Amino acid sequence: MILSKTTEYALSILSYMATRTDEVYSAEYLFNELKIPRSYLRRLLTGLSKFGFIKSSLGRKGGFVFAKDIKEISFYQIINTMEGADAMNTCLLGFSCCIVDHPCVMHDIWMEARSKMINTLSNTTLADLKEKYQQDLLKNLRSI
Amino acid sequence: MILSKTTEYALSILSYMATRTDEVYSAEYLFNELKIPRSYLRRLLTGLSKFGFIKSSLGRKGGFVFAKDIKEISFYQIINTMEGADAMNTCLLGFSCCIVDHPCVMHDIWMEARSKMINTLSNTTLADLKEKYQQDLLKNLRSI
DNA sequence: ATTAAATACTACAAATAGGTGGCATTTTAT
DNA sequence: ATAAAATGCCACCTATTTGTAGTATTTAAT
Ligand code: SF4
Ligand code: SF4
Repeated sequence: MILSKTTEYALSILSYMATRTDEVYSAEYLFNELKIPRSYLRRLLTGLSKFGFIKSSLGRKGGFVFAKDIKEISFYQIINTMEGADAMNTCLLGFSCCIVDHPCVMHDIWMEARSKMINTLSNTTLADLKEKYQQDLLKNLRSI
Repeated sequence: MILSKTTEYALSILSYMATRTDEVYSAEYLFNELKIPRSYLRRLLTGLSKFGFIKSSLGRKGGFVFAKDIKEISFYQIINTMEGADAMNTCLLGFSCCIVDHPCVMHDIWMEARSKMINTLSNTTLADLKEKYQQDLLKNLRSI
């Protein structure tokens, strides 16, 4: 529901990169496309490299490419990695131990809604995003 | 998924107060029960008054009670009020305008999952919580 | 070789969120 | 009347997140 800006940036970067996986993306290019604050973007990119989503090449003509098949990168993974493990596994109400020593009225309802969302996020990968993007491109071409 | 601590505190306070609506709760009492940092809790309580969820009475024997029927207070309302309007209405990916000028692959899936969650949160009120709490109490008594 | 274009690293600055403490005011009990 | 127990208000402090800037390093083109 509410992701940190950093996580949103990460999703944005990786989603954008996923649309053309053959390309090497420089920080400067991504800055122009995504308008994420320049310096922060650079830090995020090295961060995403360290997390293993992408890898960098140094020097002129250097930049970033995916470090693994984008079929292997789900939205859930990205969010979880960026927000820190278990950010999505805690109680909605933020109670470490439940308020009345047994599940509150929200519990079942919330767990169900949340697990559905987690399923969705787990089952959707950057590859799905790429596919959808390309289909949309085609549709647009046809309608000219 | 990830609510601010402040919102979690608000949920915690109101949920706790909902278990016995006839009582006047002092900040000090709630502090002992909920272990929310004392000074911050006091600020939150006056905040919740301003938002109209509860109302305060001054002086000795003063404290806080609900300002309206708890049937009228949904979890969604609380979260939305505390997080600031529309915190739950923005794109998962945090894009202000979508990355490729048309809905991304996540859109339908995400909107569905989210609207389900919002429905759940909207349809569940503090009154539901109270009811569940009292049923659980009864069950415990019977099993002695 | 030199220069240009890229990332790596790092120390710092700014903004936001979370938390504290003190003093004023109100009400009730004695 | 006075003291005690409560909230209201406010200025400040601390921690975390977000953002900046500069220097060092690597690579490719010339
Ligand atoms: S029972 Fe309620 S408070 Fe406890 S973990 Fe479940 S949703 Fe959270
Ligand atoms: S289309 Fe995708 S990026 Fe746009 S609002 Fe929907 S989920 Fe967000």
